[in-house]
Amino acid sequence: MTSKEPHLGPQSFAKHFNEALILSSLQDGPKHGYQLALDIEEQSGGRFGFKHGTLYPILHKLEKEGLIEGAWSDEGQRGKRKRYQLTLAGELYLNGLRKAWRDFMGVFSGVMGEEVS
Amino acid sequence: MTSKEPHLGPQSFAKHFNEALILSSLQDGPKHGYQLALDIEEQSGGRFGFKHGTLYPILHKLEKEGLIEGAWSDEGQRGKRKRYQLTLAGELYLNGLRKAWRDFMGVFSGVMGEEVS
DNA sequence: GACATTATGTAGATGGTCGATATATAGTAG
DNA sequence: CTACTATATATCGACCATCTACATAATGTC
Repeated sequence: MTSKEPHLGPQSFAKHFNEALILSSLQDGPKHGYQLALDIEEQSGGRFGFKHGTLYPILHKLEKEGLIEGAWSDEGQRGKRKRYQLTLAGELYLNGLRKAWRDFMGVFSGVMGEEVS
Repeated sequence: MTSKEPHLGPQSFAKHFNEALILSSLQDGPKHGYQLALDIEEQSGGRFGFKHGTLYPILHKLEKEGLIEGAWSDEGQRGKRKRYQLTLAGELYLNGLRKAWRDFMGVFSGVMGEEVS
């Protein structure tokens, strides 16, 4: 087994939360970091925002782990953009994250005394 | 334009997540810290567990903030238990947390590409 | 007596996020 | 033409919550 199953605890909550947002946004298509942050902020109605100091380290880590793949677009002088796209491993990992989050939210809602419809 | 809503970062959610578990568990009735951790672990099917190094500092902080109230039960020699119970402020705060959590799950599920029924 | 369980507590290490700072280009306001 | 804003990526130190480990103390048990 090569896949690392993300099991969400209180600790990894924030970490996997940001990972999930990024990977999920990349599923719509390859895009560069700056665009990614803008998209997520827009889709969340301004509630989830990425600071640069948070976003880029995560992207580098995800790339190192082989979940995303980055490529510099060399469009003349203007090109200083790195396009990221999901790898196959990244998609599998994202599926695991989605499942973990559904489970997590269900359990948490249960403990909080609210039924999940 | 909408009013300046405190847009909660991932960190504050992780923080409020533990608070919410504790406060919600105390709503079932006053109990001491050790019991609290056991209850939450049981109710979550073993998924959420509190380490003592995490639990007690949070309890102390919640008490200092007036959200819970602790009292040492002086049951002879055996009594080395501190019973905590929700204050009125704590219940109000918990209601706010529940609302914030519902909102959070809705927005997050939306960004993750899953509809909330 | 040694050990496990219940019960609370603190200190140092770890690790992720935030704010600030840096670079570089392009467009616009003055 | 200078200043400022926006786009775009990147790093570093500060902050802070959690984790691991250690410490205390009483009770029950082998």
